[in-house]
Amino acid sequence: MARKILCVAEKPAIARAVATHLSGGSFQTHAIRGNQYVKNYEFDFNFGGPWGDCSVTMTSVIGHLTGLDFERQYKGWMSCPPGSLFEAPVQESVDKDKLAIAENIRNQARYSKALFIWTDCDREGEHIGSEVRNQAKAGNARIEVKRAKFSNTERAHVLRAAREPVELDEFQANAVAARIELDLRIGAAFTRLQTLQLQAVVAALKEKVISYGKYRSGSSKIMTHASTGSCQFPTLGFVVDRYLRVKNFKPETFWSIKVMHQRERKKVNFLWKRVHLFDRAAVAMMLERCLMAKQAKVTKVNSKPKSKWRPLPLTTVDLQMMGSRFLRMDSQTIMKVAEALYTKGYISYPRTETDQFDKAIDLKKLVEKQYPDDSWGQYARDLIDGKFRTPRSGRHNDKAHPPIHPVCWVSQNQLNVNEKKVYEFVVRRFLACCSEDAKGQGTEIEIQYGEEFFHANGLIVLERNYLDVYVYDKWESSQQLPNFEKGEVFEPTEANIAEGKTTAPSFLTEPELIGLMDANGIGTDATMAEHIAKIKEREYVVVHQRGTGRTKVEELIPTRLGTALVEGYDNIVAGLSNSISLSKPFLRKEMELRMLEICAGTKTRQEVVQQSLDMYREVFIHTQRRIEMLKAACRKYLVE
DNA sequence: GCAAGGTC
Repeated sequence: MARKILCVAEKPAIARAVATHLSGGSFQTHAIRGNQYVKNYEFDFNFGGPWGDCSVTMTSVIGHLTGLDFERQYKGWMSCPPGSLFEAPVQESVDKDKLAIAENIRNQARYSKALFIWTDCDREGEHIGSEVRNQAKAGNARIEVKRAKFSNTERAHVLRAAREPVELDEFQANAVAARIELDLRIGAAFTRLQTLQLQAVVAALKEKVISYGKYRSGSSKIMTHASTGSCQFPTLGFVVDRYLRVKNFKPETFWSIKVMHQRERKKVNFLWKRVHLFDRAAVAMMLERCLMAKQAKVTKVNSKPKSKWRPLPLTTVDLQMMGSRFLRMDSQTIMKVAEALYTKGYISYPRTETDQFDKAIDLKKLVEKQYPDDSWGQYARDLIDGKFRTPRSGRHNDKAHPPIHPVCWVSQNQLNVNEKKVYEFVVRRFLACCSEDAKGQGTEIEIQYGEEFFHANGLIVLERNYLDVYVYDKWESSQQLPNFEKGEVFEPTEANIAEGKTTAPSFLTEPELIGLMDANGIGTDATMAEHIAKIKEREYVVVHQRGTGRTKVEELIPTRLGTALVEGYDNIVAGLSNSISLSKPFLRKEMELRMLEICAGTKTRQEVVQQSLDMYREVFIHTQRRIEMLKAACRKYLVE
């Protein structure tokens, strides 16, 4: 009788996709008792090597199986001082709504020789894999455990993953376990402390709109507790920081000298090398000297090739930033759509930090797959006919996933509106990566006029190359400059003094915020968008629209509550010697670095949990001691 | 009633 192998994916859609490929399309589907989404797919497959022909059950979980919580006596908000949550005993248990799924795995494991884990190949996937393994071992202690490594659900890739399994990465699973414990303890301690304390303030202001309710309900119930998630707060901090810079901005007047010369019916504007100065009298005097000199002299005529570089291979953060900018979708929507495209097998795994392609990937083959497309098929053919270039390599590599790229072509009418946009972006970006840089000729003319130097720049785009497919980048020829000879002398047509004002920075936009979060290690590429959604949901920030139509920009503005919380916490920690702030990202970044140490094997899970708790406990005690400052800030902003 | 991370 054939050996039986149990395969478990992270989500039902992947289980189905993998089952389809391994079985060649013929499998039996069985519902499981107690869950309507998870199915067991049964079929035969030859794994090769020591495994050979096997009868396979492919099933899935739905994300994490287990959750961590405090033991019963610590669950009530009044049961203990919030600070004791740093030490209170915690326990892991299978979530209520996952019991049937866990049972299914135990049952299936009982008759299986081996377990193949098919969770997503990232840190969380490794942890989910360990949860699956624990259930399987509970059903069959002797089951052998393997892990399939894959980054997309294209057929050949899946077959190879099945035949070349690796081991589960315990380090990564442990890193996630550490994160889970820290997030629970720190989040619960701060949230309880702050909510219980601020309720007193808010109760005194019951006329105000701050209502208390559930935030996860999705209903129109308005916000709830002020919480101090170690991701939400730094995220809010960025928004408030920018807001205050805008609000406190005082415009300054500056002056500059503008020189214009007309030749060959073309007007050339020369820009001042000093750009501008804040002293009108000084500028006026300099202009006077120019005019006295009458003649300007051409000191430099430079004509040199210029190029505009093709983009780097696509990462998640870049997808979200570019998406917000060009596709007019918020980052959360983009990720949902990208996830759907990945599940259907059209693009590779959309959560990646890697901006360099591995040499082993056959890029040309991927380009060829785009031949059938009406819009960019011809471009793809031109690449293969000689224009193909190896993509640039960025500096990031998460060692888990390739940059986001299309794995096969899909006809537009198989996709909905948003899917079309994101798929098109991924394809165009990929083709652009495999193209030549755009080439042009740049001209720079420098003149000396009196004591001052001025310059004019011109550009002629000669070869558009990647720009032809990557319609999101703009690089246009400027008006052509008339001829100037080095050393020639002429009298400029006009020279004036021009006045301007420094302008305030604009409020933070979502793509900017994502960039800041990424640079500071707030959240994962998968969750940044959710954190932003959450601080909106909790009414720490609101979205304002500036402009209309094509120039429409959505800006993030903190609410009074948001501002109050950040100011309150900033005041609280202002006295701390090393001045760590909850609204600043350092703590979270520190934690992320420690998780990486677990992954590298240089620190244990226990060490990291202890160190991080010590660090946060210090901030907590300090907050408790100076809680009056937080209340004061709330009074200040929430009372008229 | 707390977190952040998976996914339906």
